[in-house]
Amino acid sequence: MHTSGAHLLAMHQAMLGALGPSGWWPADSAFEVVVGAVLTQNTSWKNVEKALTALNTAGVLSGPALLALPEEVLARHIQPAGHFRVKAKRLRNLLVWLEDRCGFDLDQLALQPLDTLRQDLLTVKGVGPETADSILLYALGLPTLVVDAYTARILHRHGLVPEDVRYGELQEYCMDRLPQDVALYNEFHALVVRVGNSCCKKRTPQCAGCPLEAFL
DNA sequence: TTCCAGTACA
DNA sequence: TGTACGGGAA
Repeated sequence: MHTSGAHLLAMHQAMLGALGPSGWWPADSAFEVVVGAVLTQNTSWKNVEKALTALNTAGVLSGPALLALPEEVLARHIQPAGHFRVKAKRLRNLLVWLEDRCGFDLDQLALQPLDTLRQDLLTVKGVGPETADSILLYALGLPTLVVDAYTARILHRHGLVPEDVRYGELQEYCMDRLPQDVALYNEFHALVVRVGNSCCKKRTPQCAGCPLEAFL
């Protein structure tokens, strides 16, 4: 029986009621979501915004333009996002994949079955499960849930999962207990990140006034 | 000065 | 299983 099923959905509703809709992903286009998904690896969104702005200002925020850049020039543009040399490689890997699979036509990509598309995405060096799911959900609108360090920390502190839970197990835990709904998956992860940043901080949790305080 | 957040590879 | 990759903000 799933008492914790109602629990996780109730947590979602509590976060939504307290914080309001998030309007994620914060990007102007699906392509920008893809770029942002790589840039935000292990990095706060604040720094990613600086990098995206730099790419926009340089007029290279498109697949062909980014692929035409020498890797070191690309790296310099995305420098504010950190890990910029490795991310320049990862971004190029993903751009090559996108060009090959769909010629940068993301709508066409979204026509493929979710499972095979996800497996295919994971073959790209630099695209792990979180980046893949971010692209699938936020750029392509496909029904997969993004989980991350915030999700693990919040659910662990509420006694729902082990501290060192693996990505796949955490994702399965959540998806088993939430309605299969793209809009809900979209909002759930956005709310988790907001709560993780503002209340459920790693070192100094601010439980007083947290939307999830009643669930402790 | 310390803290934070994914992925690949040894 | 541990380490490299790097920045911006507390």
